Amino acid sequence: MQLAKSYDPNKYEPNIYAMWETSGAFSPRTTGEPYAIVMPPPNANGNLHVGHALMVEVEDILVRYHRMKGKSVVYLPGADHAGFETWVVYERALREKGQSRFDFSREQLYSQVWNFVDEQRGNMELQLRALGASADWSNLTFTLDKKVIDTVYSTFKRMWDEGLVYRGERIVNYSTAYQTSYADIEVEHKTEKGTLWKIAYPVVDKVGEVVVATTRPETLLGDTAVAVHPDDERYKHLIGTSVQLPLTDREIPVIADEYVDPNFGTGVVKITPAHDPNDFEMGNRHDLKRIQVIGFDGKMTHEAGNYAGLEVEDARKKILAALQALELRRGEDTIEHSVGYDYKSGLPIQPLIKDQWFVNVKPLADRAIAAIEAGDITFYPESRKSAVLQYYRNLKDWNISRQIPWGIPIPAFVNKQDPEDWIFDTRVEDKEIVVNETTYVREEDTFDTWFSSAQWPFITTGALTDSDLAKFYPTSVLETGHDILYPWVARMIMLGLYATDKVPFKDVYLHGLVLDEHGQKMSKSKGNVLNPMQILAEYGSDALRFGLISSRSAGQNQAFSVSKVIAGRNFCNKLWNISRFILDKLGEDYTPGEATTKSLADDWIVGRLAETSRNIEKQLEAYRFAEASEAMYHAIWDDVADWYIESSKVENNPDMLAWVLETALRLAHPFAPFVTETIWQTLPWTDSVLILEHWPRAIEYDRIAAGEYTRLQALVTEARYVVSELPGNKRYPLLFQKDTLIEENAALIKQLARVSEVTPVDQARGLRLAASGREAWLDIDEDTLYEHQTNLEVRLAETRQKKKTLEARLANENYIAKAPEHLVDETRSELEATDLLIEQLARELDILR
RNA sequence: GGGCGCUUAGCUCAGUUGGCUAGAGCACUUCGUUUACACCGAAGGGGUCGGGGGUUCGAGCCCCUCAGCGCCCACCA
Repeated sequence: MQLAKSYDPNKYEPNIYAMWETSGAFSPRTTGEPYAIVMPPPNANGNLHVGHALMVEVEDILVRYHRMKGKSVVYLPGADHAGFETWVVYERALREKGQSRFDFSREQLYSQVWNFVDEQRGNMELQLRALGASADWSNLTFTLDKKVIDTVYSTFKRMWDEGLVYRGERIVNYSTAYQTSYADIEVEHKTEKGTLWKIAYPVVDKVGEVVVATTRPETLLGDTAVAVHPDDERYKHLIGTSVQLPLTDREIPVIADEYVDPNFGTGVVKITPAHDPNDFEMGNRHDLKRIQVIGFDGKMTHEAGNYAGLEVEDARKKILAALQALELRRGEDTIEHSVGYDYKSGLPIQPLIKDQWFVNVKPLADRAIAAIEAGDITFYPESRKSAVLQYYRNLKDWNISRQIPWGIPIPAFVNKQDPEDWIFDTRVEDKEIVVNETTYVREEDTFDTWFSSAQWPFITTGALTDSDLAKFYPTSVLETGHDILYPWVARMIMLGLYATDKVPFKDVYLHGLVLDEHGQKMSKSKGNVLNPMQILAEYGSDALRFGLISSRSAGQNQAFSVSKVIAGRNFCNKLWNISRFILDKLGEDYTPGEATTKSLADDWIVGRLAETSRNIEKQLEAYRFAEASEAMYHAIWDDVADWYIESSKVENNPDMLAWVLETALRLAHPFAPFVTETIWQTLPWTDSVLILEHWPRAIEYDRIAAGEYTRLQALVTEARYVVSELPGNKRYPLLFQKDTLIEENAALIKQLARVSEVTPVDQARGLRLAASGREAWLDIDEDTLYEHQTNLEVRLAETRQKKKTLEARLANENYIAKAPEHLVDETRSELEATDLLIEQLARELDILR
């Protein structure tokens, strides 16, 4: 088959992918050690972004490599219903139609969103295919599949029975924009400047006042106490008395609590148990009333009296004005404090009291800590290990209730007569059920998406069932973005250990963010978002893969670089042309014989490729993708193309050429799957598919011969250098004396060094090729030689400088005594070589003078 | 308040337990159409590794310190 002059990825990629898919290559082998990666499921109805592309490329390199190493490999794809994310998009669409979630029942909303997601589904999966993901599509899991829900329910039931989930009234992080609560981790804290207002509360029955300091004066209406430190001499006499709550007719007690910091503000804190987590707890300690003055809609409630119905911000202004009018304001300070924001709407999070389902995380976190400390999981980069341990140690109970319909319903029902009597039941499609003649009403909340995601590895592998995939749990490595270490990875470890008694994965590899070309975070509002599909269309899937993984280390954010993609595109073309050359040489009818080395170049290239293969193995075992791909790139471009192919033009060994081509394709396949498979399919002598082929195997070679070849390379390089420094564009004869290496490889040298001839002489003349240490000269006429004199002088000076450095090092007694022996030896032999070179260069200059 | 990361060539970045002349891609300069490839070949220029100090025979790498940039965690009103 005649290959086109350059590689056109778009022409081949879709067919190649289809061929892999139909060949069954994505299903695990029945033999071999299991190797599994579970793909972090992309949003089912979204498009992939560059971060997904990086994720897939990294995972697919591992998967393809281990598949070629003969393991039984499965790469399990998934699609995420993306509970809250999708809900936000859907609710926006509803609003645009002038509708609201409250116009529909939970069932209606659920099915509407289902249809909404279904319309867009498949897009994301096509994009994963375009990226070359060698995933087992027959085992794709959607996060709302029955098996997911069943497993989540049984985990929840077990946790309920064991007291690890409980229902409780707590202060939760509430998004008034989306009318749902969040987990702690979904709150975005920002440090900002705020005002600390000082407000006087008159003391009842006595003369005087106490001054409280607050950043949220609007919550004053919900105060049910003021608190001071028990040892604070300034206020000791007031403990147990009452103060008049301004703007209301309520009197509230002055209480003492250790929590109060006497040095902050005025040393007096207003206590609003319904709107602050600390106040809530203090309220519990002192049995205080809770008055909710801010509603779930973000407006002041009827408890706020005259201020009812106002937005929080407006209420604040009016209250401050009213206090001013009453002359109760005692100044204000500017302070830096942390404010929690809704990560979706950007509005402040309201701490509000709500009955929710919580996971008691302490026992789960303790097990995770123990497993990680025991080394059951290795983190890449390593620094995330201590970060995640610290996270577990500070973790508080996890609110898993969400007030959105798009998600897995919480399988719980409450006794119609008794709000304390909750039962577990999975009949969530029924609004009411009757058990033992008692009517129970269902919970309307759904699970936090992360509660089910946390169970993903053992759900997708069916680890708790008799699934064929169960042997793949624990999975080999979990690869994902470092931004979801806490919300996802940390929780998978906890629930994995809980449900299966095993860690869910042995390694965690975290990739950094892909930034734009200038190192800025990509965002829609900045308009700097790169679409991976567009890059792929322009340069090819392999080029994108190369661009994404090169010069990238674990956990580090890095700018996306088109120049790296271009390098990848060029590399694919190089590989293509190497193949074109070799296949043309071999001809259509070629059938391979055993590849044996017949020339120095053969021995050398076999050695180089063996070394490269070992190097790539080593790098990939350590998740050093950039180093691995760089080793592959240079072995193929520099060693195979620039040296071996050039050498083969004078020393033809077809079986060796075929072997080198095959080996290059095998080495490159994990990094450039499409182009390598496309070429493999044109090999006339095999019907196999490269994706299922084995990783390169070493063949015999002569190390001494390989070493001789590197000596020839040195001679060739020097000859090229010298000629390039000379004026004009002429070819010179290369002369040599009593040098069998040159004699036996004259044709090769002539080809590589681009000299006009290689001739033995009795009497040397011209310019000595001194650096390579051979008895070789370039036959350059005297006039040209004189022009070259300056070059020689420069080189001589440089070499003398180097000699000085080496001598100084050897003169240092401590160096001789303490440095490893091989280094000292190397320095000595280097000095000898330098001496020789100086002598030779000096002689050359003498001749010219 | 606690923790983490970054600062290396014009740009974007690698650099493993400290070890020979600090690397890559792109960009740049010169030359080149030769049995595949101009998405190419040959040769080359470009870095006091953020500043200062220390440890060491030896530091981009380890320690201290200063400066700048970025991120994460945290209920001080």
